[in-house]
Amino acid sequence: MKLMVIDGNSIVNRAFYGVHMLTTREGVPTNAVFGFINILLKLLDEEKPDALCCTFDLKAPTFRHLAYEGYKAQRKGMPEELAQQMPILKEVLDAMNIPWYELEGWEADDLIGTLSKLDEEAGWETVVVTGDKDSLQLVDEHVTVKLVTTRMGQTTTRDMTPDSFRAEYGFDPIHIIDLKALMGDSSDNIPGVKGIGEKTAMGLIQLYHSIDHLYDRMPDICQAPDTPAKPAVIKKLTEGEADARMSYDLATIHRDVPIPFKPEDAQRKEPNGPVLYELFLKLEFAKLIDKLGLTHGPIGGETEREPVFETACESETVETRERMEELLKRWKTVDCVDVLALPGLDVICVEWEESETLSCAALFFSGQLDCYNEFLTAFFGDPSIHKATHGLKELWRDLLEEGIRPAGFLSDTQLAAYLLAPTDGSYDLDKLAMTYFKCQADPAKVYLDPDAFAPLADHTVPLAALMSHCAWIGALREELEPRLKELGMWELYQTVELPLCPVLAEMECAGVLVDRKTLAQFGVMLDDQIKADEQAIYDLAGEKFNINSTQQLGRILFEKLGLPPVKKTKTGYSTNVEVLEKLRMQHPIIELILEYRQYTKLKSTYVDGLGKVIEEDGRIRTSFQNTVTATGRLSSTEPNLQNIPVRTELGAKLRYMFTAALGHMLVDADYSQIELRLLAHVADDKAMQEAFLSGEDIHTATAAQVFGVAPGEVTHEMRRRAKAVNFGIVYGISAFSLSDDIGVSVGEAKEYMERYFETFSGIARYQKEVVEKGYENGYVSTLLGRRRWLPELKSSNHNLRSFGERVALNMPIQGTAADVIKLAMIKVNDRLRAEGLKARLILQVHDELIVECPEEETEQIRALLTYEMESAVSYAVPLRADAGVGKNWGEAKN
DNA sequence: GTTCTCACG
DNA sequence: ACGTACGTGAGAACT
Repeated sequence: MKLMVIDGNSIVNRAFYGVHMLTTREGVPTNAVFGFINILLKLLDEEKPDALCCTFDLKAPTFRHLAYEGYKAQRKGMPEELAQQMPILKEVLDAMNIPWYELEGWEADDLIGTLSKLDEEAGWETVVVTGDKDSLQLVDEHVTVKLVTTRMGQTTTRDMTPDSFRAEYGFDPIHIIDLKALMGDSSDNIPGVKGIGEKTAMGLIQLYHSIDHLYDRMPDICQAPDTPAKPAVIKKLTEGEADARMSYDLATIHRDVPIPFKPEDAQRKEPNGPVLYELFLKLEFAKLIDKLGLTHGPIGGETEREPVFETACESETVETRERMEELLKRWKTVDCVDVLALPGLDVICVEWEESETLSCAALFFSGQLDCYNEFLTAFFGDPSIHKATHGLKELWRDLLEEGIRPAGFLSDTQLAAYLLAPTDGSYDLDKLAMTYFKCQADPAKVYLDPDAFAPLADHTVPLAALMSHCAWIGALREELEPRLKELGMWELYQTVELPLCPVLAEMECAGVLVDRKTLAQFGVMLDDQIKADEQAIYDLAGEKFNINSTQQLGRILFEKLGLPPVKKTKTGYSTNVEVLEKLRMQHPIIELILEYRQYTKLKSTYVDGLGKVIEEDGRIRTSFQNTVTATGRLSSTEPNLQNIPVRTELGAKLRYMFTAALGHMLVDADYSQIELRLLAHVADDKAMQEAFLSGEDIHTATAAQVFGVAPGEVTHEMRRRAKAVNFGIVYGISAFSLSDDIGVSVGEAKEYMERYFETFSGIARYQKEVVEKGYENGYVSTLLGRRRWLPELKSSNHNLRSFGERVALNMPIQGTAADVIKLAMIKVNDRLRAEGLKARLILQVHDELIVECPEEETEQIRALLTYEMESAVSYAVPLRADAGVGKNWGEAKN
């Protein structure tokens, strides 16, 4: 029989620091609890113990430490956000029926020691789980210690048995006490012998095993001809004997704590499902509820269940034109109907509030209504039927593909949820039901799954999900939209995000024409180069290996060829460009690998990747995501058309393969330095504003200011450095990173920054303010009111806090730029429509817009695009957009 | 599914 | 004493 004892404090600590910041909607931190549960589940799965319990420290100083008067209760208290989570964790353990122990005056270690001893006496095996090496002294034939390490949310464990311990330390586990008696342990306030560190202590214990033995043999040691202990060490040992003896006692884990315990007490029991369910709902652990298959109990707890169905609900499938027309008429008179459509538009669910106590749902199936297409047009195209949906852009695109011009959409709960919490990542309706109503809804994938409706017999299940989710849209609309108003994001939502949906849908439908033939030729050329490089690399390496495998490449470069490993990753050697650049001169293979990397990247990601998604009409249709980024930017997926190469000559060739259709041209316009211009405005920095107004190249102008020379005297190097500082400023600079970037010392980088902030004092003032406001408010925002919450600033972890500060510096700038180009897109699209032009917006790359137009519209479009981009907003520094025209993207950009 | 690398702004 | 720029997405290898 096996008992697992978990060192609660140690594991929860690791979870706290290892799992990224996580809070509930109300801001209660939950990351440590979440991490703890995950580690626990993993351990249970691995070890399958018969019994399980957990131990905790109480804060008060313990008997062991009170015996040592030097103890000043100086152990650092745990950070506030962790302390808050302790009672929650204990509640979770209770719900899981896992006993836990804590005892005034005793450390968790002493409890663990005692439990394992009692366990052993009962004839059981014990596995102690801890991240703390102190417990290693408990290791014996019946006690194993599982050492846990956590980083980046990943936990790894290492089993310590008497054998593995001896292999690592060279003495028996029990003598770790003797080791500590000599070397001390600052984290545990054990003084040890003054002047004896880890190395010396290890050597001594490996030789003499115990301090008793060591001091007994002291006279011999002194006289031994080849004594390992130098006279200085002997002196320290002799003078420090009392310290050593006392430290020995301090380091010894007590195994006789007065606690009644039988391993049977901790025998595994099923968790209390309903209680755990309620708890996890409160903590918003949707994944864990899923994983453990939890459901609410027969009697609901405090949590609401499906409040949507508290009103009566009638549903019907619409099969006749008469009923359809009746409903369309009715809907014109209700405030808002909620719509959920399956991708492909074969099933539509519409719900509305018929009266205060009755809500109704109508289902439309393409196969069950003769005039289905008429319905689509009459319903979605009617501006007097006010509609709300979840994921407007997708729906709009589906409708455009059916030839319908949608109208009358007032709300998109997905967009609203995104604006309220742009870092949440995904906004499926079931997840939102959980976060805003603490309700567990069916997973959205049951009806989004392409073959969810395939087997006719199973219709009932996804339909129920579809209808309940449609009802969630209504509930969420009423919950989220007032919040948007309160937080000052209503206008952003109404005038930017919602109107952008049709623009994006149209862009997605338009797609971009790609020259398939040239792309294929390019691929063949790359293949030849790749083959040649491959062979040359194998020759130089003296063997064949997978060059794409960082592991194998690392082995070849740093072990076989003996090159110096510049940097490590957590799993091995780093082999990225920066590292390889540094090794360039040391071996001819490096050059080839860099070349190989470039070729294979272009081949696999672009030639092959794009080739696969060219549609029959020769065009590629990306998907612009408008609910993904933390700053308000768009992103582009399947494929990503926002990262087509441009920086290298070879890669840029790809841009010449994105072409205009026959008789058409591409017009490309990009904002010049939009982020710095916005910064100059937001910070109200007169010097920076002046620099822009002077019309001088901004990096040259800043170089002139910072280095105190005339613009004409700015050297290449000065400009390069000023440019790096300008970039750094936008990202939330640190001297260290700047020095790394431009290759000067940290001190010199610091000097540049100081000079920069002296010159641009407005920016210095603004940066200080924005960080302060971030701390004060818990969020930062763009000029148009878009927000990003910064829970990181509440962290006690320095790195996380610093990250939060950099984000506070960056988001308002990057985000405002994103807002501005979104506005420009809407204006451009409106004008294209209003003026009856055939031109179509086809791509957006953050600060760049690309329009495809008939040749005869080219000049008009160039002017229109430039004008609308430059006048999207009017700030203290004018915005500038440079436009170009060409038969393809490559030409248009030059 | 995570890690590394690299493409873009 | 620590570990650093901000924001993305995709392919390949490995677990």
